[in-house]
Amino acid sequence: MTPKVRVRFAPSPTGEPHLGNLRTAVFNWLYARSTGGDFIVRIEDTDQQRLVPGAVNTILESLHWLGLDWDEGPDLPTGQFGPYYQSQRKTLYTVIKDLLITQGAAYECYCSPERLQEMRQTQQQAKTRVGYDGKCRDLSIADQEKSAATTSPVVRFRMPDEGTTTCTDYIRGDIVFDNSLIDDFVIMKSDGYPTYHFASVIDDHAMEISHVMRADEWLSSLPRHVHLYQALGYELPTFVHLPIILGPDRSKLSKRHGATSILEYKDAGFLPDAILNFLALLGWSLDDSSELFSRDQLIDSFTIDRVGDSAAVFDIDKLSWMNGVYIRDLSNSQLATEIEPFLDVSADLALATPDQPDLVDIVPVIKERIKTLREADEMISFFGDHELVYDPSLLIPKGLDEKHATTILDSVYPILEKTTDFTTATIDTTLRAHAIELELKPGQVFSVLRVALTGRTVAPPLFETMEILGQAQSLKRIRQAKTLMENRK
RNA sequence: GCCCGCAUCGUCUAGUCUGGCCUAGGACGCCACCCUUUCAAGGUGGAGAUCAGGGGUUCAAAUCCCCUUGCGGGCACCA
Repeated sequence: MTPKVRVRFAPSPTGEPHLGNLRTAVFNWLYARSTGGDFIVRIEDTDQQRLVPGAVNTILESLHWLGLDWDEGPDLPTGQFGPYYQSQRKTLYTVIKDLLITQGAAYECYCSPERLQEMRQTQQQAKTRVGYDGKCRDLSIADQEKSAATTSPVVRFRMPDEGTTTCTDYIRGDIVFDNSLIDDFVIMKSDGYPTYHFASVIDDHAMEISHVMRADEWLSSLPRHVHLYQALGYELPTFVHLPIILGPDRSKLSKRHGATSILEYKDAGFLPDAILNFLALLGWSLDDSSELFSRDQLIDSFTIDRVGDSAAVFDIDKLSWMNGVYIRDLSNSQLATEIEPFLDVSADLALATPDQPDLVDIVPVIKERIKTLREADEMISFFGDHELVYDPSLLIPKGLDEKHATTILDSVYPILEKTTDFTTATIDTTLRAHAIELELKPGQVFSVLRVALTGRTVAPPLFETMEILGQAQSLKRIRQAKTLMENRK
């Protein structure tokens, strides 16, 4: 019987998780959900210096927003595998560290940071291997006691000096590392906290993680981990090193590339389902043509076998397109609900008076015109019951003059006033007929009215807009347009 | 500098493991046309990749092997 799939997302609370971090979470989550396994969130807070207050909440909030749920994690009842903060598991690490020291697999090192720095510098200049030189490897008990009186040591893992280590990665296959090139790395810092290498190996084993899926940048420390597993007598999990996500300049995604925190994308008006879909496609594909996947389809079709092996550049244009697809896929009421938090310029719309248009009625005319929720606000601001501010010269379309514009506004007014059935279809036929009477192209008449009704030359369809605005408001705006024309100059 | 990884249209990718169906497919973006009251959306078509370069192996290579180059990552008492 194959052991249950248990995967984990193990961020360190040092800031807001970015797209790359979340993509790792997505793959882990997808794998857990598609195999009926467990998805675990573990907080790697062993670096006391870099802790950022509130980061854990931001991480959890990001996961939650993306719709990734976890079976075990810092905010859930601990159970047999907890706690899920590494800072709360210090005793475990300490006990195991002592064990390794007793076995001779690890040793205390009293070298000062200054000495280490110097050592590295010298090595760099001499162009030799850079790494710990093993000074404290075989200190006598007497020497240790002497040093212990003045400094608290770190603990280093004793790496073999020769031979090779063959590591197996699910995606890349076997990779051979030369042991002599890997130094005795620190597993316990002088403040009593473990390093990543040590804590993650212990926890992955203790939490019965079956697949360690993490970013590519960990690949080079894999041999250290393998040796740790061996020294500890642990069975190796399956390692899956995921290709990383690059910025447009092909360097590792970072703040320099603008928005990186997933929550910034939320604020920019992206839908979580769109982001999830997009993130899944960064490094994974099903076949040569599928790219729109619902959450369930993603879960159904995800396999590690189809994860790619090269880094991917994050393309905001494609994300925007995909977000547009998801927006158009929403029902009117769903879209209205999604848009509402983004309305501020046209706050007067939200506080609509009874005869003001309802957001749900407006939504269909902007649905296929927005790529993000945030764009909606600007696009619908003219629906509010306020006087439109615009340059009256916009009322004069290309090829026509001021007289035409005035004629159009003057003649259309009584016609619309008389219209009893103020709906899109009726307005359409009425105005078309009127254009013929005026011996003008319908488009010319419409563009004058478009500006009068919306204050802009680019807007949602005219007749729908008029119907939503209502007869009274539409007439009022034509009157305002006439006034503006008169006061021109 | 050393080590590891990666390498198909500008970008995401299919195809690589199991050579021939690939005169390399799809998508985003771009261009044109159609639809059309503007803008979108939609439809149709197009430009865009000598499969990083060079050597092999083979009847046949994007696919297998070697080298080179480029890019990325690592070489912390950071994760």
